[in-house]
Amino acid sequence: MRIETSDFSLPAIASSGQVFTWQELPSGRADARFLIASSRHRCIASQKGTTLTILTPSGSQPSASVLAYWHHYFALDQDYGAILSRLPLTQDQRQCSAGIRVLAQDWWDVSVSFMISQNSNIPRIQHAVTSLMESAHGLMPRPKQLKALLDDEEYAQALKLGYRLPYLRALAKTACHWQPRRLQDPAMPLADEMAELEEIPGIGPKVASCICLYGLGYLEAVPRDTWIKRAERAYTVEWDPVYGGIQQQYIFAWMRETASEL
DNA sequence: AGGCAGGTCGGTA
DNA sequence: TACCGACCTGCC
Repeated sequence: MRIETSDFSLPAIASSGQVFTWQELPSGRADARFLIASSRHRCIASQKGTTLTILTPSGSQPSASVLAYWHHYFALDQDYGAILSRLPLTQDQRQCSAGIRVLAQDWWDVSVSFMISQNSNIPRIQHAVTSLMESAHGLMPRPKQLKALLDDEEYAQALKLGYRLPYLRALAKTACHWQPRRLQDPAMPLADEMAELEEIPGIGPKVASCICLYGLGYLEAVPRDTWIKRAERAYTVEWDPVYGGIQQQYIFAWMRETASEL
């Protein structure tokens, strides 16, 4: 199925650091193709110009309901033209982050990915997430499944999670009988959701805000990593009360691009 | 060889 | 409340 897009770039999103469940597929031409996993769904997405193509993993046409899932996932139900014009961004910042959208990811996928991400680096995070997904048919193992996998000491050690391993075990155990409040109550305030997430060992303010922004649809949540903290020290940043998280994604891309100048 | 990488925790002032 | 060092691991 082909979809006409604007303010949308698959490669830009892939390298934006918000998602670790994409796998780039070899492609003869310039248009990159990705095998994408989210919750229990997978698809193949490719883009040529402004045209986005979504297929099932086997290359067939997706059904209407499956398509609706990915439409929301890719944030195509958001008016980025309007959001972009609302955010206070410089020309430079717009350019560096052109086509980046904040995906509507699965909260569990995000929780596992960013629990692993703490004090680590992107290649290493990517490796660990990929390893986990290879153990579950290309999907992020669900809580019970992850718990079982990590109970295998040999398997767990091979992931090289270091001191994050007990955190991930605790998370899997907790998530067997718990989920974020917003899934039941869309009106749940961000601060309350954050506070509850931060009770889980290994989840601090940074990881909690990533879960809220990327996995729970709180577009006002602003994850503060080293890059954003650097930006806040060097400049005065006013975070948008509604779309601060999207703004953060743009500032993040711009900071990484221009880091050598600071 | 020491420092750092998309943090968090527990201990101090 | 705010700051500090330790922490698994891999790579420069």
